[in-house]
Amino acid sequence: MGCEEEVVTTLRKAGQKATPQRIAVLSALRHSGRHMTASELLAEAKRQIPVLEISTVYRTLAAAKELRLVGEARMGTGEVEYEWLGQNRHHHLICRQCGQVERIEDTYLASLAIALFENYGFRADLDHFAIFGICRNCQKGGRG
Amino acid sequence: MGCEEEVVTTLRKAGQKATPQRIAVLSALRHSGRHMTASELLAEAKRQIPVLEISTVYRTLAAAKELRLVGEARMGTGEVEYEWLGQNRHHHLICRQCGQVERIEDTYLASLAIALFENYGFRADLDHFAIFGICRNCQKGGRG
DNA sequence: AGAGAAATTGCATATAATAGCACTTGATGA
DNA sequence: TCATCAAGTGCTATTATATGCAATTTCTCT
Repeated sequence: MGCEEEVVTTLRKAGQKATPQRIAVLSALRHSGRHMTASELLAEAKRQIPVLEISTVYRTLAAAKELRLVGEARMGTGEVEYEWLGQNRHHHLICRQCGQVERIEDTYLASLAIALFENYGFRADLDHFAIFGICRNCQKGGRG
Repeated sequence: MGCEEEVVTTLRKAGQKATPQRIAVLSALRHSGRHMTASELLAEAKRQIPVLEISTVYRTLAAAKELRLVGEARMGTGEVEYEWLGQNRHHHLICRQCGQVERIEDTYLASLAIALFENYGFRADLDHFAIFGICRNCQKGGRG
């Protein structure tokens, strides 16, 4: 599958066990190339591992998060969304009035990271930020 | 009490009902001047309203959040922490290795907000950010 | 002060996420 | 290839948070 190979290698290199459960969950996430919730991942990975438990999904994600393979995005829906942390970091502007979601590239946050490092010596992760506020349209039109 | 007066006024002005429950919860939070969890607020506010329910606390906080009276801080403990949004916004740097928490002032995030407004016309809230990463000490000493 | 509409509460319950524990499995090295 | 052991899994229980609904309360208008 190719996608799986990389997941296995990455896990092993990081000193984690590459169990079928983890492989299924993480390659599902990596393969999708988008945000997915824990229950979406459960459903998807169950196609390969029917006995898979939601608690295993959460533990897999927690472990992968520690290894910085995956990141979380809290988009204001009930559930946390997870994403594979490839090269192209991005963030989201979420309008709390109309709900519109706009994707922004890493530049803005990257310069924040630089400032924090210069001033505090702190290496910030800044994997994904969900930034809430009011979008251009809703500022103009009011209730547009 | 003074603290209560302001909470009542603020609620009414925003078109919300000032119930004893809400007053107790919100003035507890405002009065404390720090982050508090929902269950801490329940315990505190129960001193005035013994029958108070945790669900009412959550709903009160959700309503006040919409009005931008309070903000949330996810500090990486199990529970969300709430804070009264006065003038002095601040943020936190949290070391994911040693757990150290450092408070930073709003400046860094404020300039991010400016950039987002100039480039996207987006008015970002940026009430509180919990920024995870590795602190200066842990970078040097390794396992300091 | 009192009536009525609309919001809020309490209670019960649902959902999301985490944790304990005994059993199983993957990685390691002989 | 097989034994060993730590790590991971399934299952269950628990915690954190959210929601439906009937009864109650606040606010507004008179």
